[in-house]
Amino acid sequence: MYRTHTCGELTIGNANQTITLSGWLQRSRDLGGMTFIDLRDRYGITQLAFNMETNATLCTEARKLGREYVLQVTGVVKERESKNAKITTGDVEIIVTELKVLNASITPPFTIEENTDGGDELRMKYRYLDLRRNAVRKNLELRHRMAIETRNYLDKLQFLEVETPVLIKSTPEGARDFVVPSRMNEGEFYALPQSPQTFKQLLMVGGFDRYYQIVKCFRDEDLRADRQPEFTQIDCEMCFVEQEDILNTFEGLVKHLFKTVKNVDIPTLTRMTFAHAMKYYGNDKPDIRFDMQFKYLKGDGADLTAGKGFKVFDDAECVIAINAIGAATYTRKQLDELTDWVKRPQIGASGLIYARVSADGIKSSVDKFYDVDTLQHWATATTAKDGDLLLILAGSTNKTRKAMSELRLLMGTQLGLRKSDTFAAHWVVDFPMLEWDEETKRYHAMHHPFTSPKPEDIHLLNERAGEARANAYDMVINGVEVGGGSIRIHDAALQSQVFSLLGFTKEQAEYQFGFLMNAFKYGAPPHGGIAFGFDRLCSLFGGSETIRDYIAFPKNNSGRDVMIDAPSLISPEQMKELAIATVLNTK
RNA sequence: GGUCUGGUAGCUCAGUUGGUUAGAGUGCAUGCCUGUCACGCAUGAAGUCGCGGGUUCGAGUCCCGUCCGGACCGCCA
Repeated sequence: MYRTHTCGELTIGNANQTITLSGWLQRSRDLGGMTFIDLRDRYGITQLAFNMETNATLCTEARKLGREYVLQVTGVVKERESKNAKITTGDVEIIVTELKVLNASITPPFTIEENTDGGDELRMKYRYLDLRRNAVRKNLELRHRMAIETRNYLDKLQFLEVETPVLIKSTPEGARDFVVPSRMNEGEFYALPQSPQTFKQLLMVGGFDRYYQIVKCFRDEDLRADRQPEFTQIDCEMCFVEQEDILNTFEGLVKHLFKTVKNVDIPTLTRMTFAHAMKYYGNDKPDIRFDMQFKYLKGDGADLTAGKGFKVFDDAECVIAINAIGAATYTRKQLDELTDWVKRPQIGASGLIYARVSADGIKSSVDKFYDVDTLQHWATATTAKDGDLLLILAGSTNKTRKAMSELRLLMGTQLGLRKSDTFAAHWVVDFPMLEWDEETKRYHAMHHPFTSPKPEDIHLLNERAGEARANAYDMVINGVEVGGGSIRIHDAALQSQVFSLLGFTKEQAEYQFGFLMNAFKYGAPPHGGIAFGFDRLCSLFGGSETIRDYIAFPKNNSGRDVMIDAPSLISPEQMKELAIATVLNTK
């Protein structure tokens, strides 16, 4: 028997018991006559004590042990002379009588401690060592708890977890597919699923009226801190439901997770239309932990800027202001920094106008053009009070909204309004069905090609398809899109009309999705669903920006696994067997 | 595809205007130390300054190229 207890459970109640522990040597303190060793496992740390007076042989042996040696010790639990309140086992120590080195270790490349000295890249390369650290382990424990509670909630509501295939068919819409060559079908390829979308719809046709799956999805696109080439979704689908049913069911899921995992009660989720979100936050996933909504000094029917000869505003399609409450103390230097920030190509504003509101009046960077009365109108329109700062951007509507959205988030961060332990969850609804793609000069589906239009907007599909809204919805928490879904089309005729809007010929639609349209001919029930980004949800609950912290073996920025060094070349024999050859792109 | 940013000891980083032998903390090794728990003290080893080229009397430092990270834009239905 390797152990009778774990390293996290012995207390004063176990005093005088003879026990056996196994674990890793976290750190040793050699005091000459005595040596202390911290023995670590998943559950905690227990101090081992060796004394030169009572057992010189063992103590001498203990002094030679290095970090991360795997040890098995037997000894007697004893109350400590000097206790350590920082750890749960801090009242006791083990007077070791037998010591066995189960395995030695070379010195690890970084220290395996709460505050490691290792950088990200190194820790990724030695991920199995990083996993020994408390912080990383806790994140994965959180993920486990989230998964268990998701299953608990959905199971109680009669959802069935059904697995769907991983080797499927490539589809042209959406993200790039990862493809897998088929040896048995020379020249043909499987694709890894971007999501189990069509399969879950087929499960609905198959009568599984409540399905879910915690499932890997694959998208071959460029990565970010919150994106991995393979990631996990909580994928769900329901029959005989309307949008309202889905919103209620999954609002329940999120509330359940907050309650059981974090013991937080979150209020009923508010709802916002896509149009409203874009207009007042410039963003389809607004962070509503703080207000700071857009006010239109020009555009949206208002014009508080005209006739003063300020060309920038006069030429602009819209002029948008936000009120940064209490930020009138911003110095000229800070404001210049903000200006530089919005002018970066990623933000793309051409400049930033500001106005400080104070007891002495309003001072703006456009005093030359606008008199006190006009500035006062601006302040009134934005409900700015003494001590507040107006930040104003002007230009074309879409660009200005987008830039202002980024500025709003920056100001929210700078003013401490985006605390990671505060949660504001809401729904964004009524997304447009289609999005015009300038590059390809055609519409593509904003959500996906199976999303049903709102019934009252179906008539728009023929004439003004861009205006048609979909029965699609996103759940947003703290400005992060954690989930999204839609009511699906269950009518073969409407589905083929949508395919044709998306530029598919009949033949292409048949080739790509014939199986689905066929299935719809056999009595497809009305259905809809949603999918949550499980990794993002975990990182949100854990208070971290990056989902890599919540994935046991993540990939780096360029999609490499630096630990196993993948992807990698394969042998010419493998290539031949698969009937494939590579033609490298020249730069 | 683009913008920004970084690469110096095992690790985390400093390194001024281009100027003598490239430093610190930590880790590691050795020694001392009987109540430590980030133990303490002392000594020591440890460097292809990412790589290649250029400018210069002289390059960690400046220039060009390249490789490898990171953040972001595009992209991600």
